[in-house]
Amino acid sequence: MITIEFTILGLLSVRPMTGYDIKKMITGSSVLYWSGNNNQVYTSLGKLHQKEWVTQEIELRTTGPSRKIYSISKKGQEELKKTLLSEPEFPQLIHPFLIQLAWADQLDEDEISTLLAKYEEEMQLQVSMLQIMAQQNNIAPSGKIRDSYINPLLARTSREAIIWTKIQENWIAFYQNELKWVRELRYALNYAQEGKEK
Amino acid sequence: MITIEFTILGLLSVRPMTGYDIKKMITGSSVLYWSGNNNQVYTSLGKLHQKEWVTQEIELRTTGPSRKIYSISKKGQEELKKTLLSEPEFPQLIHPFLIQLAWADQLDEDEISTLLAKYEEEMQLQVSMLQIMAQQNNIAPSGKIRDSYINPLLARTSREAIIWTKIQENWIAFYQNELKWVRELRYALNYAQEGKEK
DNA sequence: CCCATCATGTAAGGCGTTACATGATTAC
DNA sequence: GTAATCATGTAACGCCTTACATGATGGG
Repeated sequence: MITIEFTILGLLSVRPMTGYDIKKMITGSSVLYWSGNNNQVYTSLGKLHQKEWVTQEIELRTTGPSRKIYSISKKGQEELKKTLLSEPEFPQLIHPFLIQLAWADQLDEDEISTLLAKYEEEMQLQVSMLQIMAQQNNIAPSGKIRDSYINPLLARTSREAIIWTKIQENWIAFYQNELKWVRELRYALNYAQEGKEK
Repeated sequence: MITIEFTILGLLSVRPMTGYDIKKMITGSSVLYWSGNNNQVYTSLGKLHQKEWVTQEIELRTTGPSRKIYSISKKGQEELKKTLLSEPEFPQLIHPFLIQLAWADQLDEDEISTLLAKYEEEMQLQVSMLQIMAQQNNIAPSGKIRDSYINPLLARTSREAIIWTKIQENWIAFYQNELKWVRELRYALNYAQEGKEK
């Protein structure tokens, strides 16, 4: 099962990190669908440390609070691989808007139209944002490569680059699909209404 | 916000039902993404009853346990409409397989291929199942119309039929999209491997 | 005769979220 | 100077899930 512990282990398999780094990675990624709140990240790291799947190196700094840098252990590597080979889980789509729409026939044309317009706008925005990020190939304005996980530019092998690119594409395709769908729905409803008016 | 209480209210707006009926509807629908477990359904109905958004009619039966038939009240109708007009929420995709893939470069070609094949198979199955259900227009083998919610054949207006059809289509399109994506990924990985071998 | 379905409810626990708590540094 | 970022942790709470608990009916 893909848990947050597995996710942390995966992140640490790329490079050692602090809890704070991991938290940022999770918060900044929509694929890593947890909130990245402190409680979960720090307690998970504690559990991983107890199980000796990660090692901890405390960096005492004169400046600022001391940092705990976590690395994946050999045991952790084995566990990671075990999970990598486990049966694929299937996506779970939480789509409240569909539930809202299910009883929207109680609303009038304008009210439904407004709802759908808002939804279309937001999906369009998501597509645009994700496309821009993908086109820039995750290069931040400064020219510095952004250190989000699954940045194809940071991939260690060409195969990893293919996979990471496809993961990004999956996300884009999802929103494009939603956009197409809401446009079709708006068209179908408009067409039905015009038919009535004539 | 689209809560399970709203969902129950919506279901009751179509026709009065028992807790058991509602439970079945939720369990049987992937759009209604809760598990439909007793605890949530019966306690939610209790809360809705306390708030007087639903009314309860106890049917004492000589045969079997007594049933509580819930109906939506006027107050409930108002609350339902209020939520129908609230800002659309955006879909949240829980996609553990993408996380699993993110570090799959540690596996060899065959291992990744097996994983992807399993995923493709399952997505294909989902698409087929949903398409058959949609083609049969939710008519059960007996010829009886299946009483799943959002069955377009049970829609009360033509507009509701359009909406319900589109909700089903959204779900199908999602899985078709996943299927297309995993096939592209498999192709890309095979192509890359062949390039290496030459 | 046994299993599935009808029908209602409660208990325990896990996972994840927001909010609380602290404190230094850096950038504007 | 003040807001954001770095950095770590705890507390309280809510939602949702599995499992427990009971008991009748009907079909194979």
